[in-house]
Amino acid sequence: MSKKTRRTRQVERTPGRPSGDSDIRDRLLEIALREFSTHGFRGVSVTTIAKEAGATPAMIHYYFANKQGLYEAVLQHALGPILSRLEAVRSAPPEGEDLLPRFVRGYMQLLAENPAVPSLIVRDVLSPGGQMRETFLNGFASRGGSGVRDLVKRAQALGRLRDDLDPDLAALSLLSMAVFPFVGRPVAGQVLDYSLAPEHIDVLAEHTLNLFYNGASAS
Amino acid sequence: MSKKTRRTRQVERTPGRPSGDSDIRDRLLEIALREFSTHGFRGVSVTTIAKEAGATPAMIHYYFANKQGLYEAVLQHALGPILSRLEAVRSAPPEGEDLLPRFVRGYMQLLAENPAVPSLIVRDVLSPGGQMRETFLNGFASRGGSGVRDLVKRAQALGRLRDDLDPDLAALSLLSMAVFPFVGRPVAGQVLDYSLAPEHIDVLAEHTLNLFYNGASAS
DNA sequence: ATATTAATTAAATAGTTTATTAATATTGCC
DNA sequence: GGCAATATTAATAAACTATTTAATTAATAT
Repeated sequence: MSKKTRRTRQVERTPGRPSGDSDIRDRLLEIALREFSTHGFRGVSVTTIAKEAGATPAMIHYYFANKQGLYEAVLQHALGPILSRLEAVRSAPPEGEDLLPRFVRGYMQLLAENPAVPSLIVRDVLSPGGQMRETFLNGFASRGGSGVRDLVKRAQALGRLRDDLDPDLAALSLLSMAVFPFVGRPVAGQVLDYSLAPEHIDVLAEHTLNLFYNGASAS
Repeated sequence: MSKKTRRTRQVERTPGRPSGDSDIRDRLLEIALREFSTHGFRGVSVTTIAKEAGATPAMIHYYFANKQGLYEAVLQHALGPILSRLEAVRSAPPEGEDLLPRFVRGYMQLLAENPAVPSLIVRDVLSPGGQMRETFLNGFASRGGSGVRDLVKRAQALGRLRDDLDPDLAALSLLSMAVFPFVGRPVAGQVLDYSLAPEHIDVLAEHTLNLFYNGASAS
């Protein structure tokens, strides 16, 4: 009933520099990632983010100049490591090997370890007017998406995959199975029982590869 | 450079009841579906919707009382027919038949014919605070999602599907392949070549079923 | 010690946007 | 001709929101 009901961190700090080291900057980044990923850029106010992080809006301008600056910092903070690790997965030893399994495992592992990122991507890439749409498409999707199609073609050339499959459609299906469990979790997780915890993600990855290669038919 | 640059319909109507029949109500519903599905409820203003539909904000209150009323009307208008048709698909003759193919074909056909619906769902179900989250989960996902799992179990009992597959995971994979091409189109469609036009959707549906049942392995 | 720099809050500002309502005008119908 | 239906224009007003300024305290360097 009192006024201070919705407060998450009720530190009641007074003005002035606090003693000891501060982790407000990091907390702001974490909270902002969470909020932006669920409500989108326009859907969250700096006031909300600050309050949630146990700080004041002025801190956001102190550390990031403005809201846009905060957003860009969040992107870099969240996507940077992922992109470089993804690149490492792709530039693997290419000796006549079907690279799809390696790709799927690495990809799903990455998504599992960074649960807010899929939502952030959905928010900002799937909706027109999303900030990082081009950035994303250039630096990520082109490597992830057409990358998968190239890997499919290659596996076909190696005689590992059926030749009658359309590479685009096969890549689409594989990508769907790898990505949708994450972005669709709020709805799918409600009616289907599966875990996306990083320590269990190999179960899903192996299932996916098994299904993709062998199919579900009996006999 | 002039003020009236972004106008879509430049009818320049004058006040007063226009001659002939009016389709403004329908146009408002269509535009609102499009806008809500791409920007979410909070992301669109009634002014925008009205302008886009060639009308004024006051008309929205005339027909729907307020913004929330418009939203609910949109939901009913867009989802109602889908839900009933989906129910019809599910209550099909159950004579010892594997119903999965029928389900997948009907499901993808429905999504293809109503392109705004997947986005609307993504917007309002995937993000916390989405209006129709519970409504949707109760009336739709429970039938669609766990429905698929039940169909998988049944197909296993009939000896059509491998017994070693986890029904939840198999259902998840199938659902992923059926849904993701639609919701992920803005990103996937950029790098992979596939059509979601209703008249081509059977290509994708047959591919999906083929892959699901037979797998992608050569030999 | 003292001055300067860093980190923080409180409070004000100012700007935009937004949903909604009131008043008014034109057409259709009995 | 008059009431009901369908529009527009314009006003309201309320809520928010991003950002800035000033004040306050702690840390650090001199």
